[in-house]
Amino acid sequence: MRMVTLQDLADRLGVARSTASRALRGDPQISETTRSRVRRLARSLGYHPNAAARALTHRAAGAVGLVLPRTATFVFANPYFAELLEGLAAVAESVGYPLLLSASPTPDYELWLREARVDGLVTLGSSLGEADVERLEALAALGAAVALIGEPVRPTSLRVVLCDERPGIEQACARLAHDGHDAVALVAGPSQAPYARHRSSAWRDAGEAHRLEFLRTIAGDDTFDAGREAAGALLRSRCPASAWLFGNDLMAFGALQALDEAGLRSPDDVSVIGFDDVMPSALIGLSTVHQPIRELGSEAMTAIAAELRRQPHASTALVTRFVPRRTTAAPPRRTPHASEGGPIDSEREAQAHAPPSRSGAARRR
Amino acid sequence: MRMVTLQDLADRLGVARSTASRALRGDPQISETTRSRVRRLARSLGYHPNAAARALTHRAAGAVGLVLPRTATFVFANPYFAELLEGLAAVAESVGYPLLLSASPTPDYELWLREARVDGLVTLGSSLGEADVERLEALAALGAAVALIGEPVRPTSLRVVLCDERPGIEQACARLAHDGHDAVALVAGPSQAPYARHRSSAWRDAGEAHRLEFLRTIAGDDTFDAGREAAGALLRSRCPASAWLFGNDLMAFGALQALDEAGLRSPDDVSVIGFDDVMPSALIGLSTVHQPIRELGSEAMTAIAAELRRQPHASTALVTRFVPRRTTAAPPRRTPHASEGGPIDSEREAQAHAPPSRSGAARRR
DNA sequence: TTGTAAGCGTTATCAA
DNA sequence: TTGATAACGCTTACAA
Repeated sequence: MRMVTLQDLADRLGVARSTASRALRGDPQISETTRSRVRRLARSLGYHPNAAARALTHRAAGAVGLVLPRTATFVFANPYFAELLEGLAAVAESVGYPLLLSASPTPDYELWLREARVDGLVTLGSSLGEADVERLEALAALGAAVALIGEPVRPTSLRVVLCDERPGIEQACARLAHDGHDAVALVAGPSQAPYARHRSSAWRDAGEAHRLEFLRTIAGDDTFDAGREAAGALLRSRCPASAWLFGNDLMAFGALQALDEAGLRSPDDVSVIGFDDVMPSALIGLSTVHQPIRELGSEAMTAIAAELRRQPHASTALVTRFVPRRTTAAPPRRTPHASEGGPIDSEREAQAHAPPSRSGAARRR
Repeated sequence: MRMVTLQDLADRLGVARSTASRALRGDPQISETTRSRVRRLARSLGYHPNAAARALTHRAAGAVGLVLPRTATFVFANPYFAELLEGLAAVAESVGYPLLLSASPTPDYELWLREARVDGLVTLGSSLGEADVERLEALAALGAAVALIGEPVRPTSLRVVLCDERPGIEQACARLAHDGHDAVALVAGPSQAPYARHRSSAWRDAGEAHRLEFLRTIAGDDTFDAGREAAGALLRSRCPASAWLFGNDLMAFGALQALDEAGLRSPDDVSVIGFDDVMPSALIGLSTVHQPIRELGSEAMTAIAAELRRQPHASTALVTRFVPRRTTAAPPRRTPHASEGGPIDSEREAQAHAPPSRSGAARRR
């Protein structure tokens, strides 16, 4: 696929290609006449400088990579990533760095950097192993601009973009306590993942500060199905928690589905609180801790662009906040015969396996 | 950011860089000893061939661009794009072509191709003007691999990936008719856009074949808000349609929201049918016409990869199908005093502006 | 004001 | 089996 080259322009005009090059980039030493001649021809021929050639001479690719260490399916099934991408892509566009996208559960974080395909890299801190961090630090020392979204396993000199999860979690717990809840269950993210552990301890700390008892903690893998299963387990074990807290919205969605399938609903039977506040949460009215996901993305990209251009960059502080919607309310009143089993009495429990016949039924198909 | 080069390897081993190059790529004319020496060193130094240099000699960038002619915000607020990306990214990953992503309402479709930043391009056929199509055809003639998702304004020699919308629409209309509906409203996409016109006429053709009367057609811009506003207009005008058909799911979501705000619900008051079947639709139980969005993406990318590798490629046929969920049912029975105004009687209408007090109220916060 | 030439890192041709 | 050398298209001293 041969495109128009500088040499082509030069030949047609009878000038040297260096002259053509200078003319196009507005070198003041070029006469007005040749400048306009070159520019006119370039335009009419649809000339654009070859990116590879420029990369070679400039020793810079002029592009930034985004490595999402998950399968494409996982990534795009989770609106979290879509919103992250939104922040990233918008800034990438405005600063003129094409964004290279990779989604693979076994990514080679360094490859694009080593091939000089990109000058900078954005990835998720939480997915990096010790060795990954170390190798990326080495590349950063060589001049690569690396930004991590979320903290990695260990402290690092790499730029880390994160958001304070505690305020929103604190607000959520305060609200639950105020509404009269005193016993909750936590459906957390993968227990090996530091980010999930941080988030869980944030829930615990805030909850305990508000005298919420954690009756049960279940580790999920952040997927819809994990949430549905965790909810199923809670229902089956008749866990008397009056509120369920989640490590992310997607799992909360799964739990709502499980409730629905069991003929129950939130907040009538249990209050449900998610984390992230992805778009569908607003649609279905999930109460959740809002995380400024887009901003995480735009902050990361802005930081990278600034670093590549050797411009100063002041990072902005990002915080979460609780967004109460319709899945939180005061805990269900415990009628005498139901109090032992918590919010789920035996009659309702039976519905989980039989065709639903009560309130839930009206809402299903 | 200087990386390890072939010359570095050659120097350290006292061989010519052409030898090193051949050794790395497994040229059979290289002795086993030098081959392994070079390879070992390359590995230990973390050598990877410079992508720009390769692109220059191969006259191929080894990357594919995805141009989404919308703002990043629009793109990622619409799960349709997330799913399209899922299909594209998965194949891009597996065939080893990095994907460059652009989201801009005023894209330069040709730029990346002219800069030789990518060898192929995927974009939305429906957003291209006549001139765009023409210019892309010219580039394709020069060897660029271009695939359009959805049909452009006019017939083209470019590869077009699409899916037959009629079967699903036909099934949906059949179902409505079977359930006893006879009057519907259509909330279509932008009336200038050919794809939206095609879809609308598909709805009309199928609807009329099933004796559904189209009482009203409203053009929206495919956003959540457009759907909400269209629904508001239908409610205000007391359009007696017993089912609303939409150009996409996002608008249907907006309509459900509007219904909810008015203290009404689907399907009790109106049946609602979307188009696309994006992920949240399953979550909220929207009846919709399923479009294999991921497959549209993977088909496009597969076709491009095949073309770039000069391999044969048989395109697969994609079709839609109707997915009935909980927003479709038989039309509401018309009680004598309500029959004139259709499904919305005046008492309910009043609720749209006053705090809801009936069934709707119980479902909101 | 413009032209010449070297170099960016790789591959491929032609000798040796 | 290996080594020089010439591209690929662009930028940038250095000359003219």
